[in-house]
Amino acid sequence: MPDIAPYDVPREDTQDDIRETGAANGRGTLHYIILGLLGAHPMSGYDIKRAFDRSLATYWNAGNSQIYTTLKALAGRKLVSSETIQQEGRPNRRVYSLTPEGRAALDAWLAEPVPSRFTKDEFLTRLFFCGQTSDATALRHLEEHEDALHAQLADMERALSDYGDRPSRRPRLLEYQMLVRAYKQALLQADLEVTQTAIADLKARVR
Amino acid sequence: MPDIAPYDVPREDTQDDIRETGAANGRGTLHYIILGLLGAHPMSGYDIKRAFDRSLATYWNAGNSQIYTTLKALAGRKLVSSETIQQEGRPNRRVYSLTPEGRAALDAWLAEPVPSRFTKDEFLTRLFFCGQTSDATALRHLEEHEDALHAQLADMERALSDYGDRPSRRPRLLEYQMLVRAYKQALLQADLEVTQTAIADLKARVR
DNA sequence: GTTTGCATGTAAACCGTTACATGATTGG
DNA sequence: CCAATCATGTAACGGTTTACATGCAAAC
Repeated sequence: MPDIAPYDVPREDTQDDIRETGAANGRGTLHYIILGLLGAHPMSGYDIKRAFDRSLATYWNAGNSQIYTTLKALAGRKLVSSETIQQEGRPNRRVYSLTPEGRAALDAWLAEPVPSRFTKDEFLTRLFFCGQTSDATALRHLEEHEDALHAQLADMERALSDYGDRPSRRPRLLEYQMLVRAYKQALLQADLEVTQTAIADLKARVR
Repeated sequence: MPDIAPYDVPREDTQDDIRETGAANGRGTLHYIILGLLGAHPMSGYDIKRAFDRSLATYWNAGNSQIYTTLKALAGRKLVSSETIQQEGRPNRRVYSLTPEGRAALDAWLAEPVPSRFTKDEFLTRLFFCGQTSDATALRHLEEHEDALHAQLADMERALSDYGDRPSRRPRLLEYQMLVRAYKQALLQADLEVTQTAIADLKARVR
């Protein structure tokens, strides 16, 4: 059996009984993403949502409901602190900052290896079963996928010029964001090529 | 804002008030995967788990707990029926088959477009924040990713020869499974190349 | 005067994951 | 004798997603 998905399987005892104190025990990616965002500078829940939509949405996203509850949970664990900022003519902001403990938790997360769980792919899953429908339907799925990829690539292009190289203190932060963006763009491009090949093959086979 | 993740956003009223009778209303991919597997031939929960581990695990997976409860739910909705098969010297099997309603639900699912939700990518998410740690740490993440990709590619190679071209009635079923496999393999290959480029770039930059 | 932007949340449903539970048979 | 294979489940927890709720100000 492939070593990808250790579901249900009674895990053969791993030799890390070292068990961290409670911060870096495994799940809770969103917690760390928020710590990571606050690691750049203090932010409100609203700012965090904007950060998701502007720059993170391609890799991960979260709704307001999740963001606000997670911020409270983090505050409860003293990983972040907050202060209310009075405003005039618009709602007050509750601005969160990393505490030293929060910074430590973030550092630990950044250092630890990425857990390799399999990735869900709805498109390939659908295609997997297309032997039970017509080739025309399968072709439609492929073409819709192609369209979606074009749209995503266009979106990336736009985001790159919008947001591209503004000057910035802490340039390392930007650098890695750009690296990830370039990485994702290359993956989308490759996906597009594979899709187009598959479309051509299917068309040839059908004819 | 990108049109990827319609979280929380009060959805601008879509013009499909046609609302299916209850079968194809949106979520529940696992339900349809199971219908899809049963569409090939009747199977027990155990068989389904094996099908996941053998051929689907790269795109989707599920634990026994989820499989058995989902089978019951599908039976409750009359999309599948079951009969118990007595066996000697080993536990009895409860074998499920698609009902006509189940087939219809499956057909509807196969025809409908794949909902485009964003995909979570734990690796890129981690990398996104690596500006807050050392280049050495980022490099380690990239190299671990490279290793994981090598392992997955090797796994695919193995599965291809194991399972490669056995003869089969219903060859279309196999054909699409092979298409998906080839597709995934090409994506992994592309990912590998992008990773290796990124590693080389980082090393050059650091030196 | 309607939409967008700012700003913060609660409740409930749904899905995924881990852990637990049982028990016979076959092969090394 | 131990591990793996066959076979079916339950319970609990945690994370994700949808829907609901409110309200002021500025811009079109």
